[in-house]
Amino acid sequence: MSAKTTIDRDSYEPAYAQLVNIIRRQIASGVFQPGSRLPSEAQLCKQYEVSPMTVRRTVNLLVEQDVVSTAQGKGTFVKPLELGAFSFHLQELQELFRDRERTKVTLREVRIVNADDTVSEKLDLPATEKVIYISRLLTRDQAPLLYHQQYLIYDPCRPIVEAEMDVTSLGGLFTGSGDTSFKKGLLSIDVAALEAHEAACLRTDAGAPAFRLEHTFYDFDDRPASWGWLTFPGGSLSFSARVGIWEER
Amino acid sequence: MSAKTTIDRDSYEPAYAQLVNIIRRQIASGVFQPGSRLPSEAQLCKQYEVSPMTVRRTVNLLVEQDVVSTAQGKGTFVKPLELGAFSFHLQELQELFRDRERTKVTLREVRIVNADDTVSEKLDLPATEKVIYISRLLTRDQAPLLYHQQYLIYDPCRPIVEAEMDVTSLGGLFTGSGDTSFKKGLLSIDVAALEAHEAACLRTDAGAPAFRLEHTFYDFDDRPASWGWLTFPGGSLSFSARVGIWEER
DNA sequence: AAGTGGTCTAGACCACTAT
DNA sequence: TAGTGGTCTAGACCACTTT
Repeated sequence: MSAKTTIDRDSYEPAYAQLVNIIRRQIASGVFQPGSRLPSEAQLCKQYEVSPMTVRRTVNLLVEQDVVSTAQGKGTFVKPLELGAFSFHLQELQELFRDRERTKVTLREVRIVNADDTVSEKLDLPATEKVIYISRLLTRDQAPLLYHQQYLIYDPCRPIVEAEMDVTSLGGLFTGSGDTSFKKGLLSIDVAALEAHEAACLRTDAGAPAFRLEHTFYDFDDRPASWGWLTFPGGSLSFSARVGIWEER
Repeated sequence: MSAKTTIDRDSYEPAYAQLVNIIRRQIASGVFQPGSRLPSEAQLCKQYEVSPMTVRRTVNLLVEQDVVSTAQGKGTFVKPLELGAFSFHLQELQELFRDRERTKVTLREVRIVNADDTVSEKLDLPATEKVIYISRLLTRDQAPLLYHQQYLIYDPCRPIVEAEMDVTSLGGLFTGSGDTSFKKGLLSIDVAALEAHEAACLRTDAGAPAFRLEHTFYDFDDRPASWGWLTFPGGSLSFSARVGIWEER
């Protein structure tokens, strides 16, 4: 019945990972209470018959997992549950793009337009410069789910443009299959009421609450090359996070 | 002009961290293109005059940062930008709670109520069991920002209840100052239109789009002890994430 | 002075991939 | 077989905190 408390040298699971799980389990079961001190690293070395570097790596991982915190000269302490460092992974969004059978991306509109003030600012362009506007609709089982609008710098020299014109390239960013030549991106998420034309696309009511995931991508010269946003109504997708100590990973 | 390309042994910055920055800078400036292979770990050892473990740690960090990926027997490769693994940190929310001068939490209501079907299910209780309902309002510079509603298991034996009754305990979860005895928590974020009484509290219009951050906390026996949600209108707070290679951290 | 975490060495051995 | 990443050792030295 009692869980494993020694390190199996024949296991495929490396020693540091086994030790992480042993200690996590001890914390989860109350052997080590929140706020209390863990055995010193030297003690852990002796107890589990591993080298200092292995214990070190274990402790580092526990720190990364927000399970413990270390204080030089003092010790390693079990962290109480806090929401400070948690993060939302948009895994539902990723899974959506991964499922190529049910999920389809269709191009709705491509136009060359004059950048308005907002677009000029976001793409760091002179006013009234020409830019490319693209709008796409993502459907799941023929039902509209997600609306994407994007402005791209209009420059025939840049291969980015053609890559982005591809209807499937949207998903590439999420699944990692795309070999985009962006260096970095800035994302922010907010809520907004659906505008009339968005609602029409998504077959919902105007004014319905929706997520708005804005993105700006930069090329390797640190110039903004793309600005746009994903719009999707609430309820269709939601984002979750787990904090504290969960047994399963 | 040219950036540092050697490791300063007298620096307070550890060797592995310096090497991480050197390689990040090289990737950012195009020395190593996305998809291309990094020098082997043995080569990096020679070039920067560090031990294999130090290079190993460097590579591990770059992998964690989603900058490179490793393949045993093949090499280490620069990752193209992908949104697959990014996460939103709710730092704005944390900062809000940290600023005790401008941010105040006030208790609006505490009641003992009979759990309805939803609450019973969420807290894993028999129907019509008594539970504690708490609602709090968080204001910033006297302006209402955030509305919190929560159901707690009613059990005088549990010290959790008293701790949670404290008006300031809400912030404790976010800033880490609170010594809560929860083991783990499940969070999810969605959008919803403000209900009338929420809108009234927040001095906004009913139907306005708002974030809804739902939380369930579990005690050390893995029983749900608290279920509730934060409501805050869009625009007041937004969450951001950075992906790819940024110079500043 | 003793104990703690933090960094680092200079190798060893293993598993995997290419040739 | 040679090269690659992945794990691990058994120490060393340092900075910090406590006694």
